[in-house]
Amino acid sequence: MSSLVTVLLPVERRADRPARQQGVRDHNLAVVLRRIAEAPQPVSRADIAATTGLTRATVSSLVDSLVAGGLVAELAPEPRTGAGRPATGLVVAGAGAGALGVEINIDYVAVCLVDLTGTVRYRSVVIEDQRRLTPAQAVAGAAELVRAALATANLVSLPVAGATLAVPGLVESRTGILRVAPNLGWHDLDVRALLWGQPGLGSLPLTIDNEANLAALGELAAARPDGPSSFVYLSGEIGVGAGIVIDGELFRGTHGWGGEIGHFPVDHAGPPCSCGARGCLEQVAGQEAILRRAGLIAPATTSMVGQPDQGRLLELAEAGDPELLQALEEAGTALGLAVSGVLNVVDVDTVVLGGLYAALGRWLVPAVEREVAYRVIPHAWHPVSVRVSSLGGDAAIMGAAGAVLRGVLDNPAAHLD
Amino acid sequence: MSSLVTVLLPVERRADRPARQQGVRDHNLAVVLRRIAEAPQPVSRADIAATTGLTRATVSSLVDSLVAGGLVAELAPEPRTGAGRPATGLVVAGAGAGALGVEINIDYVAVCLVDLTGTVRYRSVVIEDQRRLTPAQAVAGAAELVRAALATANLVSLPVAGATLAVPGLVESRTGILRVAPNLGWHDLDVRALLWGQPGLGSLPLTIDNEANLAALGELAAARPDGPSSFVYLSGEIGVGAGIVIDGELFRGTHGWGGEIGHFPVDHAGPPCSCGARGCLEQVAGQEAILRRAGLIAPATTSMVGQPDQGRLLELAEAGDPELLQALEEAGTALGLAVSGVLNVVDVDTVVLGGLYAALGRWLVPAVEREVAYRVIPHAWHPVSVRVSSLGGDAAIMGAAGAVLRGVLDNPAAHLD
DNA sequence: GCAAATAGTTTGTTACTTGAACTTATTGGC
DNA sequence: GCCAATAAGTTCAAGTAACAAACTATTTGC
Repeated sequence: MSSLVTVLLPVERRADRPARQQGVRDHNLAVVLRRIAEAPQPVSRADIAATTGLTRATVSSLVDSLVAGGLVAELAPEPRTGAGRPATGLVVAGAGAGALGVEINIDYVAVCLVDLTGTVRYRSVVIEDQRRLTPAQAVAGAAELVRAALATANLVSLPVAGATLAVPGLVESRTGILRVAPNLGWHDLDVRALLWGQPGLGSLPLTIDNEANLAALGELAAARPDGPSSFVYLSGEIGVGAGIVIDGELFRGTHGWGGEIGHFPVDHAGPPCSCGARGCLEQVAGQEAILRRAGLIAPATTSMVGQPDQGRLLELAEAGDPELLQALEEAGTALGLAVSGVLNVVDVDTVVLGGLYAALGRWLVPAVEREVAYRVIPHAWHPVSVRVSSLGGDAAIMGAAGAVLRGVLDNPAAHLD
Repeated sequence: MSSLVTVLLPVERRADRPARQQGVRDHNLAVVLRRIAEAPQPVSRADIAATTGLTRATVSSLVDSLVAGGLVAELAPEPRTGAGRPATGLVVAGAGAGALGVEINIDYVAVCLVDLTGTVRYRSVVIEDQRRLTPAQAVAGAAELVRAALATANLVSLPVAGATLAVPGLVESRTGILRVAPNLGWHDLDVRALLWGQPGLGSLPLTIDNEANLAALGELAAARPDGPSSFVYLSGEIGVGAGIVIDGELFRGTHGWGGEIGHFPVDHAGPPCSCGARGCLEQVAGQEAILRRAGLIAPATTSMVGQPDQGRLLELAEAGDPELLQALEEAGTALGLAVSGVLNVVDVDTVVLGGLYAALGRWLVPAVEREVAYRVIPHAWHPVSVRVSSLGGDAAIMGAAGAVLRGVLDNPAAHLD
């Protein structure tokens, strides 16, 4: 029964808890493991000692524990350049731990199994409109995929450290309850408990979080080690969400609902929104809004979401459909306006367009860049860069699995037994 | 030469630095001192042991160090109720350390000396328009006040742990450089170095930060222990700024410029702003904008800022001047719109109106509450409360001094020698 | 073949928390 | 008035983890 908080913040780093001797070692295990994980090349014990400031003796002892626990592997000593005894290379042992990323979204359910090195060992997606199912049915479908992934992990003897579930809605981080997923029509549901209740999943450490947050984490991991460690990830799907990453940490706010950008006011005279206000970003830059403005769906109907629509959108944009290009120009401008407000508040200077926006990046980026350039106050000193996500539709499940793996890397002591 | 970072983050809590034995004790010293500081009543060693989980032996040892270092004082054992040896009460020793809060603002310079218990030992304000002075002159004026405060500290044998300087502009947290203070007309100035260069101040550990950020910290300390630990503090002066506090920590963003709310777009058809956009919050809810809309100053002129204007504003509002009330209504609505955007992004559910807005709270709060109620998405689950700051004009210097004291409380080991 | 260089291990030391026994100081029953 | 009960605080041996320095292992270069 792993609580959300435990995963997010290792015990020994909390300011109000006393420190113990054991905590020192736990912390240093994490320091050493992180060096090994972040290095592009295999590193030696001596390297680690030099870069961390720990003595070689201590590093040796810590590395021994990590090797014994299966989280680190030693490579055969390779011939070195220069004099001296050759170093034994240390790498993260992929087989040491695995994690599941699970996503229940509007029109698909997906699962992936990733090992400690970040290699995807298994991946499975079922395209099906979840709005037509009850929550119980949707969760049962997800459980089916999870069991298949667990079976695969079992087959290759990969111990699964846990799973994270991504959902398109507001998840209360203290309780894990999904307060509302407007586009699924779900509210006040303990989806995590529901998934836990499925046969075979009761003992799986399970965390739940918002899809945009996890996609942002996925982007963070994918961009390592050269990518930015602070950025705002814009998740464009039916709804519009943002995940804010600052210094490599997801910014959650007090309840875990940080980055609610969908209802940013972009146009006072704009169309009314379900939230009660007018001209919310979602009404201008959401997928349906773009389709509607481009005359591709009738004003009152709901789009058939998913790949078909996104594909059609792309085709028409490629073909240069003037109405669509105009709609994209307006969407990009609105996005730029909204994200400028966010950047001014959270003081970040990279924007990553994800989901649908990544696919439409070619047409959106210029408008976003233009708005950002004169609206973001710090831009003059720290120019804002606007880029496109490299992960595509897998960002959320990759981030979800990555969040679990990160928990292992941040607190390896908990996984040594 | 205390770096900004050192003050903000104790060494042993950084994730990439190795932990040492010494760090355990340093951390536990902080844990114990915090218990003593946060308790409303004097606590005993046994109390601390029970609440922290440390053993009585350890607590005794730690407390001894703190008493020896002058940070904690023992009270005469008071007659207890019930059997057993009476407890020796422990309290934070006010005389253990003091800190200076310094503020250079548009129309005044202020300094305060606060001891470890939060008691103001000395306070001094000089009202003078700083825009007419060169930066060097303004800093020399501030140095004069600082020397007087240091002399007072010396007189009462209060060791000064450091000072924090509050300025109305963007301070780059890595370097401490004031990038721009629009209303002072200053830019790219190392004000901290300037102040350090003044006679008698060279050895004073000095930090610099934005005025709204520090005012927010002041509000946080003043509201303790029952007040909210997460809120957005709106600083209404000539400019409009915000300080964001989340779980008792100031949110700074990547460069320390978090909370730039003054240029939040509130009205696309609004008046042009110096930043190049139209309808920025500052153009509707800044002090000059309110005065202008109420017909109290001519459209093109600059107001004579400061107490005189704020007093006049209050008088007229009390008198029910219809034009002013209309301007305040519009300002409150704009504020509510802007702060709603901020709340949605940073997920906080308390707003504190400070500075001029605190004085005008009676007329602004209803409009802000109205906007927030339907624009903030989490409002339905976690209702947003809008309150008024209790600190008035001293918020920034109190927060500035408090930031230094907090550094002592968070890392007492550094102050024991 | 031997010195220099670099990697990794061994061993005794030091710093800190722990746990249990011990001392101190008070209340309350007899 | 005495003594058991109770609670606060101290002392001290034990355990754990990092450290420093000496030591072993393995290579290059002359």
